[in-house]
Amino acid sequence: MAIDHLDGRIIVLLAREPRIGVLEMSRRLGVARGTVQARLDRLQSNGVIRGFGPEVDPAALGYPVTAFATLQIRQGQGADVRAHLATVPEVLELHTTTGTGDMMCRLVARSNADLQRVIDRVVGFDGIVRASTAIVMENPVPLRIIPLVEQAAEDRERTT
Amino acid sequence: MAIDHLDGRIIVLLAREPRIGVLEMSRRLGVARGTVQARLDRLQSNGVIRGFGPEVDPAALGYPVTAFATLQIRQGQGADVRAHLATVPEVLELHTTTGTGDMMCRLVARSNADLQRVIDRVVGFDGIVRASTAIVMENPVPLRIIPLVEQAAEDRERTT
DNA sequence: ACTTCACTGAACATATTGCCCAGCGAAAGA
DNA sequence: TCTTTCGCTGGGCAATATGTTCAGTGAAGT
Repeated sequence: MAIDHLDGRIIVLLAREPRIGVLEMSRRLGVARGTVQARLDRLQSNGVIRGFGPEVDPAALGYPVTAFATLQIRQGQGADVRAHLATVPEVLELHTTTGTGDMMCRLVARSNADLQRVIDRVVGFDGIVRASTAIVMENPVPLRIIPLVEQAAEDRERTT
Repeated sequence: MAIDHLDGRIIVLLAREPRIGVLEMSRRLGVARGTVQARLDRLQSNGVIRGFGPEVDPAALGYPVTAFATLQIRQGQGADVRAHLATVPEVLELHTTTGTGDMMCRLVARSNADLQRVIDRVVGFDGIVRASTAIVMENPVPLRIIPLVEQAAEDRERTT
């Protein structure tokens, strides 16, 4: 569960140069290839590294508009709403949350006008009482994990 | 910019079996290796595929709590707040938005108690007027791209 | 002192990569 | 209609990486 410094360096290296390969990593890190292999296998079976899926940019696919929608759900309709939202391709992720709304989802659309279509489709479902949408203008910090990995690796060092 | 059906199949295949390699892909897709190579190169230089970074699970790193925070910023302090938040490892992403708040960020923490520390650190900065936080309970739809890719590929087919 | 475990460094056969090429067919332009 | 361009095919080549196994070593824990 906890990762040590070498694990951290492996993840960071992998994040910076994803196509790098085990052999080259072992050279860069100054450890034996088998060690990197073993660490990687462990990180993957631990679930720390979920996979190496391609990171696709929705904007480059023609969906440059991103928005976050907060949804209020009619009591007991949660499961149905989930199933409904899972069928909408423009819903990139969905969370159930505490707080003012009951659910929060990330949407993309082809344009601001198209966002209306997407929202209509999202909220055009019986269990959804109300939706409030925030359109993303800028993304100063894109989804990142490296700082957290470094933090986790350092915490581990101090603990050991 | 627009992707065709073969591009879509390449991305989906890559998303399902990330470690697959060009040769095996060409076999699965029934096209020549050079074609897959060329398509992949094009998708990457187009920016459709940003990279193949490892997907790290914060929970497995010891950060099982996720939250979304909506921030209200003092006029003209946007840049400073951005820089501040970029230094906090637990801030996984940050967006500026329209709507009730001015910014929206995704946070992780080691526990609900630890979330308080993270939030204190996030809002402990002059330019931030107010923060409202929604803790994530479930994640019925984890960040996904395949449905959108398929949608984009189909749209392209119909256009052609 | 003994056992366990992770890491090293090496070996091997096999598979994949990056690169080249000539040929082909369809679409686009003259 | 003719010609050029472009993407795809299918093949070959050397270089490299992979998966796997092995024995040896040192450190940590019992």
